[in-house]
Amino acid sequence: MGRAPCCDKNGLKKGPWTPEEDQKLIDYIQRHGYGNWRTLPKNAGLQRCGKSCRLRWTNYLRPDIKRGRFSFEEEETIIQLHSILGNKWSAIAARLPGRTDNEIKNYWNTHIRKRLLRMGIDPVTHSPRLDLLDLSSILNTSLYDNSSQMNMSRILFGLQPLVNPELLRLATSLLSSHHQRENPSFVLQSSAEEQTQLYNPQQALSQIQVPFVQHNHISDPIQDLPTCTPLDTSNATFPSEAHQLMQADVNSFSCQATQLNDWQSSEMACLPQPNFECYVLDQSMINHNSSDNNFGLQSVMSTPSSSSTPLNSSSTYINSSSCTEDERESYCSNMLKFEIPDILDVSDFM
DNA sequence: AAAGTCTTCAACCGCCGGCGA
DNA sequence: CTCGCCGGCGGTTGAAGACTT
Repeated sequence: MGRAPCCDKNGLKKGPWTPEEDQKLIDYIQRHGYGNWRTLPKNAGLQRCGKSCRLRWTNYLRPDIKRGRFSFEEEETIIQLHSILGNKWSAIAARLPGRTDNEIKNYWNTHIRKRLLRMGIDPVTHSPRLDLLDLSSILNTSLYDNSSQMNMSRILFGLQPLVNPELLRLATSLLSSHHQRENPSFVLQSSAEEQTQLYNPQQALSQIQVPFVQHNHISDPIQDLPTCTPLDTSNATFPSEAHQLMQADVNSFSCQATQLNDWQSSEMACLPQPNFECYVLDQSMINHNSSDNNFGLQSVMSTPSSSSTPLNSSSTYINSSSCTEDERESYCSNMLKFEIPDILDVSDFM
């Protein structure tokens, strides 16, 4: 049974609040507290509807509101909670002290959502938009068409935040070496059934894998980490550099590959599976030099993500206190592991 | 410098559920 | 059980500022 908008009647004021109105509202609430929003504006001498007063108070005037830019940890928490709760802004806000649902909603829509989209991640499902990640046609076109090599380089450059720079560099060099030497061993096969035979730059890019997080499904991220059969390279034609690099990477984690499409079904492909969470990380998090930087897979998987993660690995390094938007975007590929911090009790949403 | 475009975010709108009469 | 009030929520809007051409 719908109701007429409360502000339609009595010619109540709408729009931005003036400092005088703010002060009236603050003074009144400090003296009498808030409660009956219906009668509050009249008692406070405001030409506003109660709803407008409540909104102004809860979203702006409340003394415990934390203003200013969202911290890195807050942003991380928002993404994690959104993956579980969806657009339940009030529930998310309840776990971010000092932040309002409106603020979080705005921040999501103006920052995080766009960033996820740029990364090829569906902000609704938190799963990769594979339609955007099917790079085979782009790569094929690029390999066969010299004029598009510049565009390919731009694409690879744009993937930097997502992919290990070493692998990107490799993909780029492979690309250029093909054009320089016309080495047939690097040629991507255009037909689907041939795509998995040779070293495929797309496989190098297949690490652009972001978590599938099933709503209403929380489980042990380590246990749910898909396993991947170590690559059998005996029949593959690899450049030695690529082989070593990929071998090291593949051996760093395991992934269970089932129900994959043609190119995905190659032994290296580790795409997330639809029925369980897949925590696939930027290669920097699976760094085989993890003993040096204390940031290997295990440490990532076992460290509450809201803690001060040592982000000083070779390819991803964020000073969370003063990072740029781009750095956040870069780190986003890492932090999208959706591990729920211990401090967050989500059991009541299950 | 001016015009056009984009981004941000405070505020509004409509709907819903809880609750009391 | 129904009705009306109220608080709360999520989606949307639009003014203002920032940025680009």
